[in-house]
Amino acid sequence: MPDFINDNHLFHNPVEFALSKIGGTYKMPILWRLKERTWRYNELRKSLPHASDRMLSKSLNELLTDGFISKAVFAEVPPRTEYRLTIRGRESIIVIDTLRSYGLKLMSEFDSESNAPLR
Amino acid sequence: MPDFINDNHLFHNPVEFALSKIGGTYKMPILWRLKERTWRYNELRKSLPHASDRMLSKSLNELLTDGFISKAVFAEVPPRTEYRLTIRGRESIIVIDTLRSYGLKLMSEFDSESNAPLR
DNA sequence: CAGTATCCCAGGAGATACTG
DNA sequence: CAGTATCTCCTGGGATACTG
Repeated sequence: MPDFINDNHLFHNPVEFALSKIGGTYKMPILWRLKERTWRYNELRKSLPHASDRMLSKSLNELLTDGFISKAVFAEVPPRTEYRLTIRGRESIIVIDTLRSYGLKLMSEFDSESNAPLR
Repeated sequence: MPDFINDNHLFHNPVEFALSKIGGTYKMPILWRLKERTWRYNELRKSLPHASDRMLSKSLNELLTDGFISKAVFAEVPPRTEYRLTIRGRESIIVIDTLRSYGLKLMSEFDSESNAPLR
């Protein structure tokens, strides 16, 4: 597996590259929410209460730059912005779904381990 | 999706939990290598030249603690240690494979984008 | 409403040295 | 051979304030 350079950064395997694009705390949660319909900025913010404006904005901008989502700005008062998945974003959903299901399985496993009978 | 507490740490979604267990720079590369057979410590080290002893050892210990791999120590001279996947580790391979294939796809996409014709 | 700008901190990861 | 112990560094992310 040869190394890979993108955007001036060096990656040693495909997983590392994939997670550089859709990893981090908020990108998959955002993509996952956009699965079915467009979302407005404040909707995302309310749905992701742990994300500060800074992190939400940063994550959205990177997903935009990398072509996973697109954004439509409507010149209304008050302003309205809608985010939606691009084709590339839609292609990421199956991967997120796999990780999500696996996470749920691990959660139930680790849950029963920690709740194991005391003897 | 309710929050989840494990090992005194708070997680907000299943993906976050899954990546807390098999994420980071070296865990998936290690699990992936153990897919077919047992590996010795120095084999892993040579195969992962970017991982320092500290990081390799730390990653292996966490994977051991979390039940993804097991270790057999042979009382020989020189000492021999063999790491192998547990059932839980084997179950992670399909997820890693998904992420890996997706990473390869993204790599080829971003590669052709950066090599796009100049007009 | 939909963001950006600053400042700050913790922890993941690197480098190096040492050991049963 | 198979690790652990220290020390340091960097960057992902948090908190807060401000704006078209």
